[in-house]
Amino acid sequence: MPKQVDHEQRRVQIAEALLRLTTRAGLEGVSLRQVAAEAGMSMGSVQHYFKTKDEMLRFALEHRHRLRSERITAKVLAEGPPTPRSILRACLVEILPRDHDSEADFLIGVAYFIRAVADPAMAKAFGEGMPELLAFFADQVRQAQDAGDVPAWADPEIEAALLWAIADSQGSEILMGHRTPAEAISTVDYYLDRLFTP
Amino acid sequence: MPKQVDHEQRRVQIAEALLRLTTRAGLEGVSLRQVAAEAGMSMGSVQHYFKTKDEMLRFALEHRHRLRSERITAKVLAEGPPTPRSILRACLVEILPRDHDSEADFLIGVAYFIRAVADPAMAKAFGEGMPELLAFFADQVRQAQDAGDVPAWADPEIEAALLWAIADSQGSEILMGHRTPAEAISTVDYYLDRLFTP
DNA sequence: TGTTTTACAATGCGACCGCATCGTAACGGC
DNA sequence: GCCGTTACGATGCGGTCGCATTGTAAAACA
Repeated sequence: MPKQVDHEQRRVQIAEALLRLTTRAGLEGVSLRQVAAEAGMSMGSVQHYFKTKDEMLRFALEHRHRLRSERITAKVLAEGPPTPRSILRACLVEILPRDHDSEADFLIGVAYFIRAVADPAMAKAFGEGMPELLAFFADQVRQAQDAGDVPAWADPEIEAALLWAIADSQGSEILMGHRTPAEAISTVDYYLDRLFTP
Repeated sequence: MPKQVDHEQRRVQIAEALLRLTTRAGLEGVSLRQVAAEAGMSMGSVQHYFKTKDEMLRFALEHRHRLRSERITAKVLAEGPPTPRSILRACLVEILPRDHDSEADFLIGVAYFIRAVADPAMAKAFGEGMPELLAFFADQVRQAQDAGDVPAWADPEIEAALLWAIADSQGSEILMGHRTPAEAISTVDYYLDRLFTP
């Protein structure tokens, strides 16, 4: 059987086992042995596909980023005729932990954030997608301005940061049990109402 | 020498050693042995004052909360004649990691947040101060409304959540190196400018 | 067919972990 | 002066960690 193994598929399989475990105890609380068990293989096998734990962590991070991007773009495209406002709302809501899956995804983001704080290499990998997302948000705001739906005095870059801030922080509050998803979404809408005033 | 030892002082001493270490590797990366070494005492001594690691963590969390509250109220009171706006701004700026100390404090908050996500008991202790802070923010907004500085249509509770969101999220962005403290503060001012329009 | 490479399993190593235990020295109360 | 309690240091235990090493079977290649 050896030799015809699809390395990428195996790595993805391991990465998803890791991500599943991460939602329970964070990155530091996950061991190679646990990942191997969760993925249904031996520890030697995991070692075969990832030389170090750190390499595995980085691969899983990239994998998650891919999944997340796909999910968000799919959500946006599914929203019928997309307007800047509906696009932004879809993105923000998608980020919030509304159900088990999105909560898991949010937790993974938190776990990697923690890791990134202490590990500069991880910080680089973790922060890579961020400017891109903010630029996308800013662009949507700009388009809305051109259409006259957002006041001209709004600063698209700062607005993008504020929009992200709301989703990010409200997500944490939901995790802490201080807010319900519905409350968080209405907070998002509250802000969008204010931003989108001609 | 025994018997006349000030237990509370010893516990604070240990807690501060723990907090110092926490800024480097997070809560999970800190061991009893390290804490003892950092506090300049033996591990047995630490065990004497805290039966379990978890108890130590919880005490340190409360200690930090006390320090933080004192620091913020001191800052607010030092601001000459306090207006709701200046109070809110002082609070938000105080939360942001602007220098080494405030960065350390922010990191400690993050570390406890992580812990709280996985540990319900810690979540309770961690989240205790939150509603209180939000209520304080909301009250400031309400006062500004009464004075005619904030539009009547603003919702104080949601505004409080938004203000916290900005500080929280911008703080993370600073840690990740995506924003400078100055940029984050100008984002805060941008939002306050918008909120405080008669 | 013989050789090399790949895929995986098993085991071991040294380090570290939280926690329990034990010994001991210094005080306060009788 | 004795005794009980308190403060603390030292050591050890069982467990887990990441990682390295070794063994073995199966396919690819010659």
